[in-house]
Amino acid sequence: MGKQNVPDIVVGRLPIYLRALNRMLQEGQEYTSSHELGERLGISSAQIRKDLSHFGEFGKQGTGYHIAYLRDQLRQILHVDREWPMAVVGAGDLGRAIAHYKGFTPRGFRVMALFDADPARVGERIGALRVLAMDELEREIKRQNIKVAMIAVPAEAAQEVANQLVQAGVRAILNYAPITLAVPPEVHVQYIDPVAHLQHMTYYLDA
Amino acid sequence: MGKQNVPDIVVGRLPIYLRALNRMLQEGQEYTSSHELGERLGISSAQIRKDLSHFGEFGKQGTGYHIAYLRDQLRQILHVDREWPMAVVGAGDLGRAIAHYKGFTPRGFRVMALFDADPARVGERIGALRVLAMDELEREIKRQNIKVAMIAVPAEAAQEVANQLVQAGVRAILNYAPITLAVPPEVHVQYIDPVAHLQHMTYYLDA
DNA sequence: TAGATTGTTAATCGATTAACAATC
DNA sequence: TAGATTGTTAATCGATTAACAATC
Repeated sequence: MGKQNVPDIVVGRLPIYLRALNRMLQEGQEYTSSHELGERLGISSAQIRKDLSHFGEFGKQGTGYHIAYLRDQLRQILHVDREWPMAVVGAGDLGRAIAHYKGFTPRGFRVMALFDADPARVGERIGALRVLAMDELEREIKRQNIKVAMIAVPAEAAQEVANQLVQAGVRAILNYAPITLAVPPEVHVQYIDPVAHLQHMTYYLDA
Repeated sequence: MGKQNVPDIVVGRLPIYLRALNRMLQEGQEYTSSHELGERLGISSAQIRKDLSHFGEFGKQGTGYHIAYLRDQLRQILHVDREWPMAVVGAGDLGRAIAHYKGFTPRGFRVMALFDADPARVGERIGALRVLAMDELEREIKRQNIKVAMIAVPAEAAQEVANQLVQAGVRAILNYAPITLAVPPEVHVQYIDPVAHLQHMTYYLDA
């Protein structure tokens, strides 16, 4: 098996599986099946088995999957069997919420640097971090060898921030600004636009 | 034409198109083409034309699309040619950031109610809103005829909150808690899990 | 053993792309 | 008119599902 040529859409489902497995573990469960997992996630059992088969054989006929084992395998596959230091750009309401969020560390990430363009915010303490100025971004990101960043600035500023992050060596960007970013092909970008999700749903609501 | 049987994946791209068109308008542009739009979004021009063709004919051969016109059409199609009142459950860091966010109203939404289970938070003023208790949820949502809600509570509480929202008549839920919700088929749910996006990207980063 | 469930193959289904006549 | 670009059809591509032998 191995990882070559796994469809991106399959990779995107692995974190969902991982999330569900962790939850099952919390609930004290030891084994699960593709059927049960699928039921829980609204995904067909065939799809789950097919997805996992890209990476190896993790189950046993008759008994299904040992949850803790499969969880560990998925962590390795997704490279979250470690802790990725992250940078956050933008110390407004969203940036603050991100900096305070307790949910990153249990899942492989930790905010290690926080930047803002507003001099009034620079130096401010947010959680365990101090807000740094934008002209410290490249040095600090290189110093900590940060490869993952989140953008939480207004849409107008996002592209320029992305440029600086890429320049500093960041390879994965989670962008909260409602704008599509242009980045070199070796840099990964994912988008979070709550309003886009809302609009997707209102399409189906009665006019 | 018409809206019957449009693939959900197509509907999901319309907000992205709408977002880009608004941006182009802001930049003072009057016309665009499927080619230009696709370039900007990293989508093929054929796909954009095909997507739009599900809903009607909005362009002109030779000149492309009048941006303001197409924007208005997409707004109508997505039902965001109005303002949807929204409820937010959870007044922690994330709920606060949501309540403060200025980006909803220009795109068809407005937070009109904010709830929290913690008595210490009830009554607190956040932006223009006052935090309400959970036992006021159903009455308030019905009173304001709210159909759209966002969940910003810990994973453990999310399913129960979803149940209450559904009970109150909510038809669309944007869930920030990292857990898959079980809801009746007539209720729409979208998920925002930043960590899942991050894990999706670290898969591609060097081990 | 009998029952359950995997991993995988083949069939189906659906989405994307290429190509082009129509036409502004 | 010549050039550009649409909307649509047909071809291609890829993802999902059904089915089942293998086996715990």
